[in-house]
Amino acid sequence: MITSEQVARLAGVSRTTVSRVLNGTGRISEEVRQRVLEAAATLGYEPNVVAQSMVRQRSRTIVLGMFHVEEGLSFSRLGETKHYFYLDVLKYIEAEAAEADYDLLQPSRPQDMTPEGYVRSLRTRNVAGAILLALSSADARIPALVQADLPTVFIDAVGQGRFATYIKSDNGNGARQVTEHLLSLGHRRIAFLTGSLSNMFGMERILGAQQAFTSAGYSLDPDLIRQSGWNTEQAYEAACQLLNERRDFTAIVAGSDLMAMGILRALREQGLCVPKDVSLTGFDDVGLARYTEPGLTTVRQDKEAMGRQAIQLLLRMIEGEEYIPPVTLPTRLVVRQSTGPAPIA
Amino acid sequence: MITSEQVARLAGVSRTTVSRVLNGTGRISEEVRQRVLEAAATLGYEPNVVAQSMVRQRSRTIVLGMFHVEEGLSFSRLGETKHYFYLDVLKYIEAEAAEADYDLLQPSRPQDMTPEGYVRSLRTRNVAGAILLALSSADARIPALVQADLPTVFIDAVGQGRFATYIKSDNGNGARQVTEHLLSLGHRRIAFLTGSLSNMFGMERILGAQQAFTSAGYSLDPDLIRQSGWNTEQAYEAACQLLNERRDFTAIVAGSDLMAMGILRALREQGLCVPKDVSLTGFDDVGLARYTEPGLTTVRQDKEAMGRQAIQLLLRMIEGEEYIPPVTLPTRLVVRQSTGPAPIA
DNA sequence: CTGAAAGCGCTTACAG
DNA sequence: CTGAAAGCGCTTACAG
Repeated sequence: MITSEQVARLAGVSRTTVSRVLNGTGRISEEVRQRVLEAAATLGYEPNVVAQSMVRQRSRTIVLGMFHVEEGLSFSRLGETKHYFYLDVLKYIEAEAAEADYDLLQPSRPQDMTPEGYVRSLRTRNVAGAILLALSSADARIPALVQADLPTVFIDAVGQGRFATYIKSDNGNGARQVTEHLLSLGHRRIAFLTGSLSNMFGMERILGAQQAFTSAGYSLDPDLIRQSGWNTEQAYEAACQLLNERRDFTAIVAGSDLMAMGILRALREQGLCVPKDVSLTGFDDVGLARYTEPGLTTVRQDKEAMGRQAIQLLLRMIEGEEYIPPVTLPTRLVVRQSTGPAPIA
Repeated sequence: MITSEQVARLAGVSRTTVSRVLNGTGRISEEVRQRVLEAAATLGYEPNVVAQSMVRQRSRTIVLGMFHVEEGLSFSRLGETKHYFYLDVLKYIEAEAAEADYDLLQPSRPQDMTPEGYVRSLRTRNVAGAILLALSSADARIPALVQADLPTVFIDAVGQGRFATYIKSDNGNGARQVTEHLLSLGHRRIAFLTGSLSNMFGMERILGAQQAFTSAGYSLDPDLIRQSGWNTEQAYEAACQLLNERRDFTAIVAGSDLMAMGILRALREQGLCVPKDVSLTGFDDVGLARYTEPGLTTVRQDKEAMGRQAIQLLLRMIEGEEYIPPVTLPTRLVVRQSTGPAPIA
């Protein structure tokens, strides 16, 4: 490995000068500057990132924390289709981090690690900040990170403090939009299959739907609200069960597009036609939503804004800004073919 | 931040001893060992990973290189459904790396970076090794990494050397299986919509199909082989175009499940019924394959083996093993409802 | 069994 | 404008 020592020797200057030239700090005579740059280029020198991290007590690294790991071994069982939406968000996180010249790190996390241990382990890695994706509200890392002075941005989880903020879609409004759409089509008995109510977005969506009902002067049958988990398979099973129990609803609002795909299959298996017999809606507007048969009416989340702004918020905190307010992104109703007029009773 | 200095002071020993106790190196009297452990626990001490990386000249970090970044800004346009398969693989990479106590790193990569610069940038990060996912055969990082003495495992790309090997599915055999399945159902004119032939797996699959044809005494019409890109949308468009040009085929072999979903839509829009009019097959067996209507006949890739063994191969190289031969994973034909007897001409 | 000292490759006061 | 020296937090010969 080429070191600054070698560059210094070739250029006939001190390591101090090499460092200054490469970092653009301090005044350097143009002639020396050129000599150093030339020497560095000749040797193919690149500063050792680890050494920089050591001396600066901070690296250009952002931790990416996800749902994956926390679930232990259970994830090897299911298709984990629930993560498809976040794959898109992740893409923009990566792009934005790359443009800001930050590495992304997924730290290994021993099973027995406490929330405090988690924060500590990030400290020992000298990371600049962390992005946490879609944690359950019960995740103990949230309060630990909010307490710590490590800049943190939560996506789809609430955590706010001096060095912590969050970004999410306007889930309540999205659910309201889609529910109003169904109400306007004449649907009154609508089933809600959500992944869970322990994620922020799960709860918000139900509340938004409820609000639409209330505003319209109707009420929502609590027995038509079901929590199944966010996977396609789980939604499929929950829909089968619901259909076995009762059939007095004319529409189903799924917690996500991927869940809707499982529900669609359950409806088909029961000989029910979408949207003639039952209308169906999704949430997210993943790329596949238009490829279902029929195309899925859904609520579009702005994945690009979510990913990019998460990084931008984090960078502002890294640069010292405190108490940044949370960001809520607007959603948009996308009407396709899976919703239609309620069948006449 | 708590340092080993503070632990040493509290335990009344030297930093050397603290280091030895925590790393389990050298002989230590039981009494001292206990004192150190206790002091470390009291202070909540955790060794600074960066300092360790600095002095050991190697960190417990594995680089994860993907297709994403190399594509510049183009990816913001499309749904990038093509990556869904690798999301599953990634999950197992993460799990296996976590179990081996390695961090995963996605380094930021400036646009203008040369392949040598890429390898150099990994060096300056003191990473232990790298996993590269599904690169195009033309990716210049492949030869650069094969040359370098940095342990590297390629997934779905060929790169082999002293410190480089690869793992992939038996794509040729998978394509052969699915083609034979169609031939046995009486199909003779089969269209092949592949993402591209510049990835190893794209080419292998076509060759496998060709082999099935030849073994059965038939031949494959080259004009029925189309390259569209791996996204659902691209496959949809290619299928539309193909259907406009000719309709003399009775089956379509898609390059992936996600491509098949786009093709399915194109067929439906033309009023063609699957499998009555046209049989359709996918590749990968992603979780969603069973949720299409009809369920998709496909070739299952062992995503868990792919992800886990990639890490295991890498760890062997990190531990010094050289010239590890590549691994080919068996595939399995999964017959669902999207394939049926060829219609009588 | 234990510790003082050197060193990993940088950056940054401090001095000139 | 430039450099010698200290220091970031560890580990590891070396010596005892």
